[in-house]
This record gives sequence, structure tokens and C-alpha cells, in this order.
Amino acid sequence: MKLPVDGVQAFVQIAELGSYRRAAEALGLTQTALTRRIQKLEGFLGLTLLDRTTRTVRLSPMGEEFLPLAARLIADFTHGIERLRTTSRLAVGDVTVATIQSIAFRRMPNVLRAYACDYPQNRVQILERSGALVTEAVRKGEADFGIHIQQEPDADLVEDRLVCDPFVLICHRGHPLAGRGAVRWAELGDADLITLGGASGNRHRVEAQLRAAGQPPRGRFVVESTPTAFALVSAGIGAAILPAALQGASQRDDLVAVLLIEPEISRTISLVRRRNTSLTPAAAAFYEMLRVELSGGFG
Amino acid sequence: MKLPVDGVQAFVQIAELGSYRRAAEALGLTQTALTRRIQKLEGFLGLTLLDRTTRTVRLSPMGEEFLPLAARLIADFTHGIERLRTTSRLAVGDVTVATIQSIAFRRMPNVLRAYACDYPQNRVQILERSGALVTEAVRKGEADFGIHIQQEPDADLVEDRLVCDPFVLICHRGHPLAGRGAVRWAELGDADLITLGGASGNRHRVEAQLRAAGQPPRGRFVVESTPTAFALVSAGIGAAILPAALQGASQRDDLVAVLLIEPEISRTISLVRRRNTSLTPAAAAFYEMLRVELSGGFG
DNA sequence: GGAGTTTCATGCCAAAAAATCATGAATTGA
DNA sequence: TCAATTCATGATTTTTTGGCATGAAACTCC
Repeated sequence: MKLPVDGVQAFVQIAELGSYRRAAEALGLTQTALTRRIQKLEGFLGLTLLDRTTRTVRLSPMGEEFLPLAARLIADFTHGIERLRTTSRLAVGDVTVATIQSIAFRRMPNVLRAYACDYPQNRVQILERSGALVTEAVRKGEADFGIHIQQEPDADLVEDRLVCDPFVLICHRGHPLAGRGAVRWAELGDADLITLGGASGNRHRVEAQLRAAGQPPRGRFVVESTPTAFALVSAGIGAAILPAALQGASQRDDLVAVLLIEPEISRTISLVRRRNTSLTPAAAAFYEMLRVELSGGFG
Repeated sequence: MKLPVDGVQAFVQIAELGSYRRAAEALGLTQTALTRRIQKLEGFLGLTLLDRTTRTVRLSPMGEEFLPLAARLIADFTHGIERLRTTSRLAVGDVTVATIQSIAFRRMPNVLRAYACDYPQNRVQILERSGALVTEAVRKGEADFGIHIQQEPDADLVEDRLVCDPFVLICHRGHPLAGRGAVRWAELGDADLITLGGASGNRHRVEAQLRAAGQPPRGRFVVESTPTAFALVSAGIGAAILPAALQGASQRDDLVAVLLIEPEISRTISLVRRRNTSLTPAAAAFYEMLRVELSGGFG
């Protein structure tokens, strides 16, 4: 069963304009086409909707009765479809992103500013999650997509690798290592090190690396949050080992970052979203902006 | 701009059945056709509605959002169209007929009974109007159509001549003229005549005819209503000159009708409806039944 | 883990539907 | 009465749609 929408649309237009010719013009068709549409519709319905002579067009009683409904059906449909197209074209809608803190701190603000400029009516909600909780939020659909440290592949998720975020040594301008282009892990023995604590994957990797370099992680400062680490460094307590992405989180210009090498270890920042689920236009636009912006690497 | 109804319909069906194949079956199409429809719809909208692998189909976020609306749009349209078709096929609806009394009395009941049998859910309203008021009711749209005595042609109305309704002499079984097959107007001089009064066209025609036959209408009985006339005749007061159509209005079997001739004058009973306006299916059905039934003539 | 089955997508073609052009018929109005 | 306007119709072209055969991916069942 095929719905005679064209016919109904033609009927409404003709009824409203009182003329085949004008309706045809309004619809961008020929008058002939409308004649055929109406004939087909009336044939399908088995009744007369328009009483027409060669000169005039008027609604039949049934047409009179049907017109309000018909007009509403067409209007509803048109508006519904049109709203969808607008949503698509302008990428209207809300976006929810789950992200690890480092990105939220450092790079997100720029992207958010640009996105707000391009899509002023869209709201963006940022879920700050640590570690595996990003993928969790994405998997559960709480977030449209996420930004996190790449982990082992997940059957339900698909990742877009963006950039490697190497670990760096953040030290005070006056620190002995501050002038170096890079520092070997093995050279860290002399420094008072500050590391991030908590259950984060970062801590484990850093401690593992220190052990491997023959630098047992004893007597170091372990802090809970990035701002604290910066504050300690700034106060000259020691140097901090952090992902480069966090570097800009401090507003301080008395700090210097030095790349840690031999080996250079890094986290891979990835965009992650559900496999087999497309993003909404609004989310897709934001996703794309993030991808482009974050591909620039960390300098 | 062409509304993508097919696509939306396909989308709804697929979403509800969770499968192209099953949806195709339900719609009486091949799976290929649905694939094409969805592709076209998504292209038109500029977004993804269904996330599909070769094996599974699921709603995308936008699809999820659109489905309720889409389903309602399709359902509304389908129901609206379906109701119209039913109205047409079963001629559902109310009918209003304006008619002169004689028809309402004599022939209408049979037709009404038959119509009520064929279209039990339809209500029929009978407007009893005298003379020109029938056409008035039809012209104003108060009645779908009318039954009346044919008059001069009217530009706004179109008539279907049904049957001639000759004037007859209604007399008591024992009346001297009761046995005759026909009676000349000129022979009425001896009889005590009863005629219908009021402003009806009948009265004028009868009196004109009597005058023409050299029978001035003096000292006759003039009554206001048909039943009274019958009662007088039945009581032996005299004979009544009435249209044959009224004959059966009495339930009496002691009365006899004799055709009046030389000349035989008659009223032409017509169905009348607005020109350039089609009848509703319900009215058309009733109109047709009346036409057939009343073409039988008056016996 | 491999074979078979199921499911959606695609290339190509046929069928069907829709639109158009040219023209006709009826009505209006100068 | 003539010109102009308006809707209908027949023939034709264009566009759209559906279908078949086939492919690729993924699930199931030994």
C-alpha cells in the first residue's frame, strides 16, 4: 500500500490557492501534473475532492471535510522533515563528551570556544572522568564520544588515535636540568621527583619506568592533583614527571618542560566512540573539530 | 520539494521490526527496495538514521530521536487516508434531504428502510419543505439534495426528472365517479370538490384548471392538510383533487383514485442538487436509491 | 575453527510512475 | 464575437523505483 502523499499535497495546495495553475506554480510543477495527481488521488479514495469546471475549482463536500486534516498532515510531515534537515545541516543539538582531565584542562577550551562560535545554540557537556571511566561513559551512552588514553582494543568501541603525549619533566626555570633539550630517565637519580598519585595508569607507568632505570621510587613526593604538583615545582621543591598534555594546565611561566628519553614513553590520546553507532550531527561536528585541533600534537 | 514518505515509512517499519528483511516482507517489497529507500532518505536528510552492519540494524541517536515522530506521522497519514477510503467505499456519513411532503409521506419510508438496511450507521435527516423552500434548502447547502416539483431551470441547480405525478380525483368507494377509469375536468361540475388550500402551487394549478373547464371554484371545501382532505372524502362529504403521489398517504381502503384528464395535468417530481457540487458518498448512495425507486411511477 | 546460513549492500537492468508538451474544450470578459 | 484563461487529455519522454543476481560480513552450529 502506497501512501498518496503527492496527491494530498497537491490537493491542499490547490484548495488553498483555489487554482490548479497557481498551485502548480507554487509547487514548481506543471498544471498537468496536478491534474494527474488529483485524478489519481480521487481514484484511490473513490470520491471527489474537488469540483472543477474548465474555469473554476471548488471543494466538494468531502473535500471540505478533508481539507483541514489534509493540511495538517502535510504541514506536520513537512515540518518534521524540515526540522531534521536543519538539525543535520546546522548540526543542531546537544553534545556530551567524556574526557580525561588533561585534555579538559589544556586543549578543550580552545576547541570549545571555536565550537561555540560555529554552533552558538548547541550546548556541550563535559564529563571529566579518569582512566577507564571515559570508555565506560561512552559505552553506556552517557557520552556521545570520549577522549582518553588508548587502551587495549574493545569490541564495542572504535578509536581514533590522535597524538602521542610523551612524559616530560616539569621543573623550575632555575632547575639544573631546565636548560636541557631532553633528559634520560637514568639521569633522574639526583632530582627530587614529584609524581601524581592515585589509581591513575600514569603513576604505574612512571614508577615502572623509574624502577627500570634503576631509580627506585622511594622518598619522592606523591601528590593527588596536577595543580599541587605545579605548585610544588614552582616552590622549588623538586621536578614533576607528567604527561606533556598537562603542561599548559598551569598558568605559570616559571616552569619548563623537558622531554624524558631513553626510552621516550608516552600515552596515546584517542578519540573513542561506540562502534556501529553514528554520531549525531552536532557531536560529529565537535568530534571533527577535536580531531583536527588535537592532531597538532603537544608543543 | 518532494516529501520522502516512502523512506520514512520504510524507516518506521524497519525500526519496529528491527530488520530490513522482515520490514520488506511486511511492506510487500524486497529488501533491496528498502535499502534504496533508506539510502535516499538519509541522503535527503543528511544524517544517519539506522546504524547497520551486514548483520544487524540499530537506530542511530538521530534515528532514536526521530522514530516516535516518524511513526506518528505515518500512522496519522495512514489512518486519515484509510478513513476517507472507508467513507467512500461504505458511503459512511450523514445525509440531509429536503423534500416536499407528498414524497415524504408516500415513497420515502420504503427507501429509508432499504437505505437503513444497506448503510446502518448513516443518519438521514428529512427536511420537509413546501414548494420553493426545497430548492432554497438545497441552494443554501442545508440539504445534500432535494425532492420537489420541477420548476423553471435554475443556473445553480441541476435536476433529475423522475416521474410525472398526475392529479387525480380521490373519492369514496361509493362515489358515482369511483368506477370510472378517468374523469374529464369538465365533468366535475356535479361533484362536491375538496381542494388543498394554503399557498401551495398545487392550489393555483387546480383552480386554474377548474376555471378553464368552466367550473368556477366556488362553494368548494378547501382544507389545509392532506389528512383532513382524506377524512372528508372518507366521510362522504365530497371528492378531493390531489396529486396521485399523495394517494397512499391515507391508510384507508375505502378511497379510490380516478385520473383526471382532458387535459391530464401533472407535476414532475425531480431530484435536485447543486450544480458543480458533487454529493458525498453517503448522499450519492441515497440519491441513487431514490432515483431508482421513484422512477417506478405512481400506481 | 570452518562450512553453511543469514543479512544488508551494490551493479545492472527492467518496469512503472510521473512529468511534460502540444492540444482541446469550456467559460469568461472586453 | 474574439481573445484569453483555465482545466483535461493523448502521446511521449524523463525520472524514479523495484528486482535479480551477486557480494561481503557476521553469526551459528557442529
